Amino acid sequence: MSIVRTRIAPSPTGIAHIGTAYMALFNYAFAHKHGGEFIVRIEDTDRKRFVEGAEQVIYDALYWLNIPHTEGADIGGPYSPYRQSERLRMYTKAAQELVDKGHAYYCFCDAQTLDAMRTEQQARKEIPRYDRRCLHLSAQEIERKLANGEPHVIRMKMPDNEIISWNDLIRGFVEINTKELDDQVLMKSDGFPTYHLGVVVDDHDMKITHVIRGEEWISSTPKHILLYQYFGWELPQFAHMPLLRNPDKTKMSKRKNDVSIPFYKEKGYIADALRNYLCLLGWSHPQEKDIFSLDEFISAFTMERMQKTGPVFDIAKLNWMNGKYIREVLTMDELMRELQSFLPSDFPKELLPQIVPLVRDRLVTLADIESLTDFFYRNLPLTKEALIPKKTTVEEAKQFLQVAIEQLEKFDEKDWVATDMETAVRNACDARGWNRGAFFMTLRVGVTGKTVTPPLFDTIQVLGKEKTLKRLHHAMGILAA
RNA sequence: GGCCCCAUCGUCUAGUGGCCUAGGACGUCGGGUUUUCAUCCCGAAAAUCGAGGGUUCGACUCCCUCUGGGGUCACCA
Repeated sequence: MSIVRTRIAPSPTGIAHIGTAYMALFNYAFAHKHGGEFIVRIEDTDRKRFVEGAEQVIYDALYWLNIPHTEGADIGGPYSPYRQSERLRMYTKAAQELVDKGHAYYCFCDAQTLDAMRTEQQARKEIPRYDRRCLHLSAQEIERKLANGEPHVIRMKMPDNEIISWNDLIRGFVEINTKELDDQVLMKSDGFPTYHLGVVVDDHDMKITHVIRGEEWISSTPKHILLYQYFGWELPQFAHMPLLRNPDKTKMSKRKNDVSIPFYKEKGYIADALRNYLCLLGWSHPQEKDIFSLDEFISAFTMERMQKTGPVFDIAKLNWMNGKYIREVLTMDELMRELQSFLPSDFPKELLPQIVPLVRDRLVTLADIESLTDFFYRNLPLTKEALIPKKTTVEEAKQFLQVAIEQLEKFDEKDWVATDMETAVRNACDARGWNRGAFFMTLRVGVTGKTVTPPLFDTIQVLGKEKTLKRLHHAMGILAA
């Protein structure tokens, strides 16, 4: 039994797509489950869509998500190169072999010719398909055209009526008749292979044992199987994963969803939370757990538990998952480390260990840190109305502040402890028979400038005596104005 | 449209012929804790298991048809 080897084969056409991460995650898990290798191959054969730097964005995204590969275009490996643009010779050789064996043929039709042909076919309500006009070119004619340097592609000669089947690890038995298939272009006129040739040649060369990819590839799998047969190569196992969906159930797309992995990183999602969430799409833990580590995923993972239906990517559940990771999975140290890149420049870093515990349960994303803590280091604008809760008069509000100030002033810096101050202030409030809600709200707004804050006295403790009293006096001034 | 894939609460899912008067999670709603918000705790609503036929003593589970959704039909992957 050979070593399990899986791969993802992204195209560097722009963003690092969440769907790529999804495929990577399951390929990675399957490989590691079986003690195998997970590799990243770059399929950059479409020079029109090639985007400079896109490749690195993909690696960065995968490393961020902690889905590392052991072989790839960035780190090399025993089957280098891992970039298709650097493997052109192999495709040329393979295509030539197919031509020699009669499984492929030269085609000199240009784009206009093919367009016209398709238009006609559609007008006749036929399925658009190459009509094989170049298949019947004589050997001499082909030779002459090639000698003339005429642009050409190499097409696969599909069998007319052959049933191709395979046992999909996720779908089970699947069969497709070759009569449904077109004479697929294998080599483009620019000398680059199409996906179909490239993927088969490379997966074979790189000894890929399990092709785990999106459902969108099901209908072209017969082409690949045929190619393996023509080359006389051993077939890999195929597993076609469900496709991530938009809320309207269509294939997850940029238009209807945030599909860029860096987007989630920048928005303050925890890599492991996103990973954990992705695990739950199309797969479920045998014990119905929601929260589990990557390692646990690997050991619990089996293809049998894969769902065939495309799951909708639900940001609401991701948000819950992220909050869950922030408050329960990450240690305080880990959280503070994750928070670093989300702290505004005026954030007092030395206070981080005191501030974070106060807002931990309130963070949904790491980026929430600023809006949740700004009053610690910024004097927020105060209005008179904000200081006066419902059913409270200006005079009462003033008294609230006056009493709070009196109480707090009794505490020295060294006795500036939340619980003690709270007791004293609350007692003062109760002694006067005031409504606690109103009283504390005025106090809260006076101290922070906000109606929603962490526990008031913990906040006051972190703020310190000087700042707290200064703000309360300022609030007093506003009420007096 | 042809072909292919799929079909359990709004969403993610459990369920592999009887344990299901269908379980969990998110979200929603209500309640509790609380000086705010959040957390936490408790509870509720929420799927006649897409529909109709079979098979079976018995179907969410097996088969067929229909319907619905998705994918794919490029010198893009």
